[in-house]
Amino acid sequence: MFIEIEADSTVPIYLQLAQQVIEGVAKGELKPGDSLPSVRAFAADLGMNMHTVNKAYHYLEEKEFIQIVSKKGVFIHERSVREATEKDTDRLKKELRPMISEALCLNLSTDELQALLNDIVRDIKEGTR
Amino acid sequence: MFIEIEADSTVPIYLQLAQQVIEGVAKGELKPGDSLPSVRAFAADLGMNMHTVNKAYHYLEEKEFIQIVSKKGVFIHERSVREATEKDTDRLKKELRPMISEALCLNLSTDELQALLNDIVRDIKEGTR
DNA sequence: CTGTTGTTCTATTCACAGTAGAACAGTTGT
DNA sequence: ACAACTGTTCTACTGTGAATAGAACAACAG
Repeated sequence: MFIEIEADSTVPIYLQLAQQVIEGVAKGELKPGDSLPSVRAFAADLGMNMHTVNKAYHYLEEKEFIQIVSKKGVFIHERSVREATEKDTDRLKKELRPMISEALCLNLSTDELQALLNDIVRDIKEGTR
Repeated sequence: MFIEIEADSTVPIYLQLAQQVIEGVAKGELKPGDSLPSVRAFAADLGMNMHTVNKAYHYLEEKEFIQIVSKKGVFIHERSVREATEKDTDRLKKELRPMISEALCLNLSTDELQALLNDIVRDIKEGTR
């Protein structure tokens, strides 16, 4: 699990961490049942505070990507990869909408948008950064 | 120009406002040269502070969607709809990546992703909310 | 018993969001 | 010339979230 944090990003570092764990799940690098480092170990490894890692973990738990077992450890959720509900897709649509609007202003055709999308999927699965 | 602000959203209201102006450009409702309300009039109309509208305007100006002419007014930028540069697409890719990761965890195929994308484009152009 | 686990508590610093009111310097219409 | 309006700038305040810090607790594993 390779994590890269951009300190100067507008995205909070706890969110960056969570997003990269999700990406690890998406590319199959992290499988259900796998354990994640303890909040203290991960924090020391990444050079950040214990509470920041804890915040990322609870964010991931709320999204059902991991399972936090008190006093034992943190594990990838059994249903980390699951079927999308209508609520899931609605939320995705809402979050994607502003970016798609911008893309349309940039004169991107639906074909070009789909190509862009395929590029991203490839980047994620191949681990390109 | 119909604007809807969600007060309880995690998205700052100045950003919500800016995003909906961009959407207006995307759907062709706002065309280059069109004028936008004054910061005071818009603020009164939306029930928010003048400075908040001003913040949204400057955000849009930085992104080259509008042009602020001091002491005169605010207008849709001549190049509000323009060709995407590589920098533009790279930024888009970076912003889309976390959401695509989540989509992959939800077992969405690339076909389903493209369908989702087409849905959003349709919603924007038809004005569905 | 020792070390590690996640949890909880208080505390502080910093930045951003949002509101508020006032004043300024140009522009526009009458 | 005057009044109304434009975006700009300034100070000021409140509230919230991000991030760090240190300490203590209870449960588990060796």
